[in-house]
Amino acid sequence: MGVVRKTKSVKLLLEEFEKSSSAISVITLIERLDSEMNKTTIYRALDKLEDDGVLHSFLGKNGHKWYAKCNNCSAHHHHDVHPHFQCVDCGKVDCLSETVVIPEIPNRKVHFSQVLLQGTCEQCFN
Amino acid sequence: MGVVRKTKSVKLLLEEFEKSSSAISVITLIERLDSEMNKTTIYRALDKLEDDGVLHSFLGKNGHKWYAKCNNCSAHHHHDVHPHFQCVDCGKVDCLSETVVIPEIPNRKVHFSQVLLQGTCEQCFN
DNA sequence: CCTATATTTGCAACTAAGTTGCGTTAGCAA
DNA sequence: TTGCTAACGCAACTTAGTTGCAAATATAGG
Ligand SMILES: [Zn+2]
Ligand SMILES: [Zn+2]
Ligand SMILES: [Zn+2]
Ligand SMILES: [Zn+2]
Repeated sequence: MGVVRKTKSVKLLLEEFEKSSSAISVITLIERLDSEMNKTTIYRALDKLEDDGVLHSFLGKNGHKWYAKCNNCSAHHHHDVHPHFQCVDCGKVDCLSETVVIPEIPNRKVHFSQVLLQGTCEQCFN
Repeated sequence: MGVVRKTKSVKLLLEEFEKSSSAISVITLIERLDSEMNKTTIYRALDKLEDDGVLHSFLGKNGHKWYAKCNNCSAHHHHDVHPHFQCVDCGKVDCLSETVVIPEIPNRKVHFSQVLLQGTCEQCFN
């Protein structure tokens, strides 16, 4: 169904994603926007923004949910499948443009793939 | 520190993994062994078995923890990194022997990769 | 601008995976 | 058999995410 109203909550959430291109965890959004809106609102708005192809979600290293801006997705068709990189040092997560090739798996049909890389980012390299 | 005693709990857990080669979620283990042992015991024993290189763990599609037998791992050195396949139909999860090649990522050092494939397994294909 | 209506929100209560602290039990080696 | 210590059970806790409902608000139509 997606977002049908441009509410204050939706605007504030999208502003957060405009500030930087990195992904943001739901936990972080709840912390940052604590005084602006309820966590239930955050969960529901993110859900709808994903439906609309504005954001996409994935799970970070603890199984917690993260969101990031989509590049070329439309509603109900997230064709922007790419790996994500989480820095084990600073915790930052980014979408990668590199392609990970999934081999053919005998006797199985692969519909989705989810690749999370963990390591050290440029800032934390020293 | 790993397992140092062969307790009844450890034996019962390992029996579950001998029954089939598929991975088992912690949730399933807690259900199955409910009358045999406490869930805290299950969490702690699995943790130690992973330390010892007997089992390895990963996160399924909901971010819930799964365990499977290791093939060639030793304590503190899980070199058996491979993709996992979860059937979206029956929920079963298997370790795959296929190799997923992770490309070089500029400005980042990848230490660990985690690949979860979702799709339809052989049994659910019809 | 005003009103009707459906969407969105806040709140409080809930669910469920995983963790912690502590007193008791039980492997195992001497 | 005994003693030490790892492992266990239990209950209470933590926390990410969900649900139901009444109140608020965006938006279209008049
Ligand atoms: Zn970093
Ligand atoms: Zn992404
Ligand atoms: Zn299946
Ligand atoms: Zn595996």
